[in-house]
Formats: sequence, structure tokens, C-alpha cells
Amino acid sequence: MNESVLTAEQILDAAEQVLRRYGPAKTTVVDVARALDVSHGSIYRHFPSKAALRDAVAARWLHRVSKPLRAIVEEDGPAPERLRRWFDALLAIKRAKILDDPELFATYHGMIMDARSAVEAHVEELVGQITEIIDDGAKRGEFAAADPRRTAEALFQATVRFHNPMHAPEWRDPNIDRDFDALWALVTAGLGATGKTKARPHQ
Amino acid sequence: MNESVLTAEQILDAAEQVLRRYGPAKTTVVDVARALDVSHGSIYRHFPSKAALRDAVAARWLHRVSKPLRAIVEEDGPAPERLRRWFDALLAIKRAKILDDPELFATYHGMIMDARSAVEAHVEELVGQITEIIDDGAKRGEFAAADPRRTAEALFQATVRFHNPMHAPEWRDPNIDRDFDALWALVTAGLGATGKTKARPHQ
DNA sequence: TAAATGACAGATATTGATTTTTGTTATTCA
DNA sequence: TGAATAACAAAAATCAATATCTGTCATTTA
Repeated sequence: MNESVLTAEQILDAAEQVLRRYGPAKTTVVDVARALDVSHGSIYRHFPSKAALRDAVAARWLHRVSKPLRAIVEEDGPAPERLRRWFDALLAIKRAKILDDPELFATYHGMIMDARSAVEAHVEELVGQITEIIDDGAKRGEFAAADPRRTAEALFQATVRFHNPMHAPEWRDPNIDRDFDALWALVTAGLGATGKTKARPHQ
Repeated sequence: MNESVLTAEQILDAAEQVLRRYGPAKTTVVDVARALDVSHGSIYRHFPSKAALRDAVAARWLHRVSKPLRAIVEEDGPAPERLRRWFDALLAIKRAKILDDPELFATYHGMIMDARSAVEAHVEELVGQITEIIDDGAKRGEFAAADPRRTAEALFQATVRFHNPMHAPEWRDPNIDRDFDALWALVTAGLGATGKTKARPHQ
């Protein structure tokens, strides 16, 4: 397939492909090497261990979640609306992934459970984005948040049921949107926002 | 040990005992029967399946969590304070269980994962208790909750990280109390309560 | 001479033969 | 006669022999 030198990128692509086919339990370094038509020793030139390779795949996957959200952070307009839109987008991305291919979602979820540091970085990125929106809202006088960072953390934790894959089975509940609206009303009031932001139906 | 006829209570006691000793994976119906010095067939006279026995043990365990909380629901005094006390008690009970005997906690958690209906009843009981407090607070003019039931659900879901055993590993985080305080400040504002919980003179 | 290989040891996973467990039922017991 | 049992089939768990996988490294390749 490839004739130039083997790159980490290529390995990650192959690993993802193999993972899709075999699932996280059955995927071996030898399988990934075979997909690239190289010896498995070559993989260890780019990743010190199977765990490191797994973490890199997880990080890439998580980045695909957080990247489109950044656009919302950088939009203009009222922070309260942006904040709601940001959460709606986060929830839509997560749910799209699970609806699109539940098995692949389970694959990544299972894998990510063991990739602590990748998840920590991901959460840090997301909370950072929320902080930016709240911070901006505070500057505009739209939020009464004394400590944007702590408020962002609280907001992220309060909504954990709606975005943490651990809770994914609950997302099938037909009342999930209702539930989120009720929760949002509660925390929005706590932000000193007007709370008049309308719900945005996902899909 | 016993000479009268075998009761479901006795079986549950024995099952709990055996579970403590062997863990959920290794516990068999034969083990439970042996602890009672009866044949395992006798157990099937009281419980239609091993799953039913497991559910009954889970329900009993969950009841031990919700029962002491009821006292707080029925106390006098300002609802905002009672509400905070109720959550503090819930969190304390959960954390005491995990600190006291992490292995036993894991045992019950693992078991409860498969006892969906028992968990649903438990959640219903807890949300019901929260609803009562909020309802009472609304009547006293301490809360501005339009729909106490939905508010209770939102509150329960917003705090899921702090009481759902799925999140138990996070409870080791030294900032967990800080986190809960920040979250509480957010949702308390949404309830229309003053975070200061100054008692409104009632009656 | 940097990249890739292939052979290797120890750790881990698979497999299939064997045992244990679950759940049923005909029989015994008190 | 209702409660308990013991014997049983089917399903699930165990175990040990066998195979595969991970990670290393001396050698080969381009």
C-alpha cells in the first residue's frame, strides 16, 4: 500500500481501521502491523507500547469531538446563547456517534476507559472552552460568575449524565431532552443568566 | 442454626453473608444453600431464579441507603437547609460504604448493575424524597419551583457524579467537596433559594 | 546508517475436555 | 399436604495444554 517510510500517522490510521473491524479486545499489534504489511517490531519504533498506541488513537478520537466545539467558543453574540449552543453541539456529537454505530462507540468507550491521561486532557480542553465562554459572558455583563473556571467545572460536572459515555445507555430514554432542559433551567439561573434561551432539538 | 421452616428472610441473610465472603462472581446458589444447611432446591421454592435472589439482596441493600434519609425529609425547619442536609447525608452514606469496605462496595455495585428494576425503584424513592422537600419549600415560600417533581429529577441528575457508584472512583479526588459546593451554589440559585439559607420566619 | 526485520523469552489468550452450577421434577419426609 | 430433597439435563465455569502476543534486540536491508 505504501512505499515511503512508515509514519506514526499511518500507524494510527491502520490501528483505527483494525479496531473498527476487530474491536478493542481482539486487536493486536500484530494485526495493525499486518494491515500495513510491516513487521510488528516496526510499530515499536513509533510507539513505546501497545498502551501508548491505544492512547494516541483515543486522543485523536477525542480531538474530533472537541475541535468543532471551538468554533462555537469563538463565535460572536451573547454568551448565554453560545453556552447553550455549545452544550447542544456536544450532546449532538456524542449522540450522533452512538446512533451512527453503537458498536464502534462501545469500542472507543471501552478503549478510552484505559486511556486516563488522554481523557484528562480532553476534559481539560472542554472545561477550558466552557471557561472561555463564561469568562467572555462575565466581561459582557451577561453572567454573574465570580470564578469562571470553577463555574465551568461545576457546569461540566452537573451535565455529566448527558455527555459522559458511561451514561450512554440512559441517552435512549425518550425524556432525555426534557431532562436536559430542566437541568439547564436550574443551572442557568445560577449563572445569573436570563434563562430565556430556547431548547434546540437534536436531530 | 435454624429448626423452623425456611424463610425468604433467612435466605437473604445467608446470601448476604456468602456474598461478603466469596464476592458476587464466586457466589453460587449451592453456596447459599450450604450456609443454611439445606439443599439448593429449597432456595428455588422462595426465589424463582438466581437473578431474583440477587435482585432481592440488592433491593435490601439499597433500602438501607434510602431509609435514614427519610428522617431528614420529615424534619421541621427550612427546606433549603433540609435539602442540603439530605444531599450531604446521601453523599456521606455512599462514601462511608466505599471507605469502610471498598471490596464489598464493588461487590454490591457489580451486583446492582444487573438489578435494573431494584435500582429504578431506589431512584424513584430518592427522587420522591427530594420532591417532598422541594414541595414543602415551595409551600413555605422558600423555593420558587414551578414543578417540584421535575426540579427534583433535575437536581438528582445534576448531582449524579457525587452519588452514582459508577462515579465512585472520582470520589477519591481531594477536591470532591469543593466541586460539590460549586455545583450546589449553581443549582441552589436556580431553586430561587438564597445560598445563605437564612430562615424565613414561618408561621 | 537509519529503518526495518525476524527470532526470541516471558506474559497472555485460546481451546476443548472436564467439572460445576442452574433450574426442573419426581420422590421422600414429617 | 406442604416443605424439602435428590437426581437429572442443559448451560456455564474451570483448568491445563497449546498457541498467540508483547516487547526486546542483534542482524539485515536499502
